Amino acid sequence: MLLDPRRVLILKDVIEATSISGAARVLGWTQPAVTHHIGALERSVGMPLLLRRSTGVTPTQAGKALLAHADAIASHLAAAEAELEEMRLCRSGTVRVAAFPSALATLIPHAMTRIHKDSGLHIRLTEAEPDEAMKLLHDDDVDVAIVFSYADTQLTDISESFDRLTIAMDPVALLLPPTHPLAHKQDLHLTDLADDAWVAGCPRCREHLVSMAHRAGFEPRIDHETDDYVVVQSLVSQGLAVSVLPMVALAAYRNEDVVVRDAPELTGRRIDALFRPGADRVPSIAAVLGALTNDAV
Amino acid sequence: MLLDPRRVLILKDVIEATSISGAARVLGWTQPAVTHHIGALERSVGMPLLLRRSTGVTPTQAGKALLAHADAIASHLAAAEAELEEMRLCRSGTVRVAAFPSALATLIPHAMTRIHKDSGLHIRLTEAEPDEAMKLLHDDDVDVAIVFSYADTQLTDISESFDRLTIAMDPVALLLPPTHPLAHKQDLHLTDLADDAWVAGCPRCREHLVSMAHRAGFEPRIDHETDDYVVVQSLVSQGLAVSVLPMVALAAYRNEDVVVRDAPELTGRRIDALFRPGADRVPSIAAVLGALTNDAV
DNA sequence: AAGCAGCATAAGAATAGTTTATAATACCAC
DNA sequence: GTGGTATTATAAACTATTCTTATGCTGCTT
Repeated sequence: MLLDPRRVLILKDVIEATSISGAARVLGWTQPAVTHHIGALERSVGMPLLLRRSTGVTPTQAGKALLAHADAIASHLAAAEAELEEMRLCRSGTVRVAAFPSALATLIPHAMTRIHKDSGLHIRLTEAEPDEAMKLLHDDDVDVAIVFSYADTQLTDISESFDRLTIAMDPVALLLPPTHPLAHKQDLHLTDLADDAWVAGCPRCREHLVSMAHRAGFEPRIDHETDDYVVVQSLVSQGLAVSVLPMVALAAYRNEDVVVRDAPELTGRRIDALFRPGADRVPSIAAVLGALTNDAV
Repeated sequence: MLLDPRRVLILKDVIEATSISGAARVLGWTQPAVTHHIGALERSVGMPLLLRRSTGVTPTQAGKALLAHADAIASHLAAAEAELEEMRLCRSGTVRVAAFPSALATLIPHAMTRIHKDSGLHIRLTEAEPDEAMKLLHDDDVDVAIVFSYADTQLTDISESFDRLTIAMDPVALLLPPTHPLAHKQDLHLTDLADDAWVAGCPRCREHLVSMAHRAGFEPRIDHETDDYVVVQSLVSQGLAVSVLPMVALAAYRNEDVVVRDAPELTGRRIDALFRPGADRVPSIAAVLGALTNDAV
């Protein structure tokens, strides 16, 4: 026996209408169409589900038993439809986002207030550096990974398997101690700091620093290493080193005892939202991506 | 939005197989067929339910939500199939039977032991005289009505709207007190009792008695009236009257102080099982009808 | 007794569904 | 990297299903 669920639902309509032709009217069909479906259903179960009178039909015991299940199925379908409609309109749903710390402190809060204003979406945040964020994305632990990348430093191969939406370009600035002799020099260049001690960030940021220095023509002496942008500024403010930090990190936290300068040799980083291919067609994820891109810092 | 339940179930197969082509293999279809169904389902809900990778698919949040309902629907369908199969094989199910008292005491118990031997059917009995039994049948309070009828006394019109299966012919016998002068007369005729006092049964039985007497050429003097066949025999045994009773009533209870005689003018009654048209195609009802007809007293 | 409302059936038309064939893409092993 | 094998998507043709139209029959109702 193999029940066709559509016919089970038609049976429900028929029993509720107490007649085949009544159900046909409800369904906007002709009577023979419904008769045919009921007949096929009865053939598949091997016994009558309805007793026919010229005044209409009454269900047999089997018909009543099937009706009970039909009711349950109908309400599951209705519930599913309602639930999906809520999701489609972003009145419910959860989007899981992984982001690196300074983005979490700046981009994300702005986007979230926007999202909460015009949707009922629930956002789950996870702090993760780009590599880890991509792993989370790959493992379906997260729907959106906010990552950064430097033009001269490729992201891991894995990033190629995702779709990408660029959220912002994040310029990088020089950090000098206020006591540094060149702190306020006009027309500052990177080479002016070729002999200074440097503090570098995460491996990728360190690589970027080295790469910029090479292009400027020197090998930076990296004495300290930390990916904590508060620590970086603290070290610089104490006069222990110079450094570079992206503006987003500076927007997240700014130590007033640090001098922030620009230099022509500095290249910035790009902040991307990564997502599984096609995920941007999911309304909730699209809403998050939209809120992120309209929200330049 | 209008979810096609079959496609919802296909989605379930796809998610469980973790790929569209895997589901196609399970279903014995080709991959484009399944792709088409999923596409139609997604179009109907207005958002992706699956994210496609070249290694297979993963459900979106909407897909997971729909999957949960699909599971529920699938198990309802499976439960319905199992339940109906039990009913088809008469391993479960209830048949409601109405019958007049003497049938309840004789025909029915025999049929029930037979039914219980080779099925799991549950029988619900209701005692009812023919007219009442037909009303119960009409109101769908009962599935089978066991009624009797005399050739000279039609049943109510309502009986025409039912299907009929004759269970047995039930001859009628004369009852005389042992002390009656004609109790052991050879070649007894109805007219021999034209001057006796009679006790009649139910209205229909009284009518039948009168009708038989008329045909024999006299008007019976009916002094007593009761449809209780124990009471009838008691009155007769005390010598207060003569009477007639069907053999089935005598099989149900036999007062040994009553003489049972035949007479050529006596006509019997027919015992029928009535049921709503088509109901004999319901396995459980067919089983009951079968047990009743194979079970002549 | 006629008219109305119900169900069943047959045959044709319209729609859905399925397959075959093909392409594009990603992953894996050599 | 390069071929082999997995995946999904799409188009086109074919098949099957499903719905309608047309008809007949039955029973109820006026």
